[in-house]
Amino acid sequence: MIDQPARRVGALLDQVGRQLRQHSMPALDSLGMRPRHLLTLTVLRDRAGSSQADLSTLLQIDRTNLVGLLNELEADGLIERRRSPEDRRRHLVELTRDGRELLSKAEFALAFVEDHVFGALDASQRETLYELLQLAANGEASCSELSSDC
Amino acid sequence: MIDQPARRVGALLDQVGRQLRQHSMPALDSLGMRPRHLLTLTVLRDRAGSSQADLSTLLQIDRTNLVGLLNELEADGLIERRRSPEDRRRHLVELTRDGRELLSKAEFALAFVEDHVFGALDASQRETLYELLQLAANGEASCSELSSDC
DNA sequence: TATTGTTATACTCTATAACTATA
DNA sequence: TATAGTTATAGAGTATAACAATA
Repeated sequence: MIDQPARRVGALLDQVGRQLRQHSMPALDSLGMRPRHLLTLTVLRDRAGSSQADLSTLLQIDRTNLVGLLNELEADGLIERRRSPEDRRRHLVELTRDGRELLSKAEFALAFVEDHVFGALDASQRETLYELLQLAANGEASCSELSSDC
Repeated sequence: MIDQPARRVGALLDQVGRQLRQHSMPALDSLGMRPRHLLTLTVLRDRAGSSQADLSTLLQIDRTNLVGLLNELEADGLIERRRSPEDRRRHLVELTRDGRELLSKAEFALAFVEDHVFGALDASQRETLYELLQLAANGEASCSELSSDC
């Protein structure tokens, strides 16, 4: 054996992510959303009141591109921006009621897509996958934001 | 409790995938690669001799965009295209020796990136994550290619 | 007629630099 | 001076239509 190839999770993550996005498109289109809209609403539900800078690192979307994205969501009445009283430079972003409702609709529709893409996994395997990804996501998020011990 | 939100794996997969890609950029740049190059080489190692149409569905890259991507890889001597004797419409694609070597280098460099992004997971958890993603990827791949019972 | 690879092209996503306002 | 948000713009990624060669 010449080479023990590294088990690169990245390549697999890429592949599955692409399949997921591909199959999600029709459902999202019918709701007038693109993938980044959905991702943003999803993260905002857990992290309501984040500043745009916080969102930028959470979503891994450049703050300069985030502006236009939030403009679209705000124009559709899905989110709200308000100035922070403590630091008037900041915009605190929150989901509106309409935003929550649309997010629910999207998740309902996408449940079927995930059932298809993750058809080879049983319920407990999917649960495990979810928990492992959450671990990774939270571990990273806590790095870039407040703490600097990474 | 009004709403039991679906545990959407997709959003997490998106987030972690973005973080991974973000942190991988510098390492890939120094090797003159972009993410899609790496993905393509990685998949080609397992599926040598795939046609471009096969690759298109495996990579979830439109066949029309795949052309230019393969042109770049071929110009760099990383892959080879040859006509299939059985069906002269097809190009069978394979890694060259240089392609394998560059892939190894990239994987070595990216191992450190993955160590960072998946720092919150121990060795056995990463192994589990890898296996679950592989299950999902292979389950989907076997759908779109040969069998049609999905 | 259908499929494989290809080109051209428009559209979306992403990254860089410079500006305004607050701190 | 540094940071949050914004604008403008160039580059990379993606999707659609049309074509030549082969089946």
